[in-house]
Amino acid sequence: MTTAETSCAAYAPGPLKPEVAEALLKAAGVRMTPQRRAVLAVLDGNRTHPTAAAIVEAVRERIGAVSVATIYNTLDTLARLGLVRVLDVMESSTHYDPNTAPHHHFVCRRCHAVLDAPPEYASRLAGFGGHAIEDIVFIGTCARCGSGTIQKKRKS
Amino acid sequence: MTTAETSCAAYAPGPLKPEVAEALLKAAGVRMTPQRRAVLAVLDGNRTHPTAAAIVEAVRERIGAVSVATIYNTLDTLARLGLVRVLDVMESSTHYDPNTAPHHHFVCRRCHAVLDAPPEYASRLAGFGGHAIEDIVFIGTCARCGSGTIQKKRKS
DNA sequence: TTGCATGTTTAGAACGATTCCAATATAAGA
DNA sequence: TCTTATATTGGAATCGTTCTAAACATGCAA
Repeated sequence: MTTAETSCAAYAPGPLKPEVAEALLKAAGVRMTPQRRAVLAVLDGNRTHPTAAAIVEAVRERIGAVSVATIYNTLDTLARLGLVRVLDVMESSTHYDPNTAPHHHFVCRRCHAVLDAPPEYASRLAGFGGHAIEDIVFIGTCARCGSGTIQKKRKS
Repeated sequence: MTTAETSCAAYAPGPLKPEVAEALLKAAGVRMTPQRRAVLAVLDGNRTHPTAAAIVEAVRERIGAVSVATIYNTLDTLARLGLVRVLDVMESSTHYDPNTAPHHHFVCRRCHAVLDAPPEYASRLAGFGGHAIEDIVFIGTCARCGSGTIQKKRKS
């Protein structure tokens, strides 16, 4: 995993502390296994926003062999329980924009539409911590999907 | 392709107008081919932020068979010339964050680090056009990479 | 403590997006 | 027209992720 310490930490020790997590899992009728314990341990206090591959590697250092399927399953479970946030934008496909004028984008979590953000959002935010912001992607639920009418989704 | 009309259009008819584009390509020593012409035609004025697959489909409707490799090559070329913007965040890997407290993220284009944005960025922006914003991803060059010292990249 | 039903793990196959490759074809300047 | 650098092509290869069916283990109940 690429070591990347965070400078600006909006970090609060979440509900992944072993004991707390175990209680939550139990309450949700989810069984505790060595693999899950290891994933929880790897994530607890982790500020590096690891990928699944990085988690697999870290878990293997801890308990030896694990199947990547298990890691994905566990991460899905934790995400479903609200214990981890999944950071995935663009739904695994790159999109192309012929409009090269500076502007930002909005991505709908439900229908996966990519929309232009209005121009006034262009220069509203400066960088922070010495990081230069070039683009901004807003993620959420678009008006169509949010209004409860038509909505199309992919995957399950 | 998912039809998704934009409500907020920050759209300016860019340099993809056939004549203009051809001149630019020629100036860059890039040959004009039927395939490239078709890609340009598909993108010109296109506000749907299509994926490569959608572009392949549209180009096929126009000129018949094309290899997907050609589409990717062409898109790379156009991107290199600054004629299209590539919208890809997260570098094709999902990242996981155990910190479930509301906060946003910064992704470095160079080293692909994912950093937390400071809390004051959390509620600075409201939705627009009826779209509900749930998360924001800032993309740019992080302090370490920007300062011209260490910097690691993947891919070419 | 043991038994057991159900939830989990696993390896590997399958998948979708993208890139790579080597062979063939073609744009466009001389 | 000839030449040659540049493009296109199909298919194989790669990467991240999901699926599948079989083997396994957790934890409640007896």
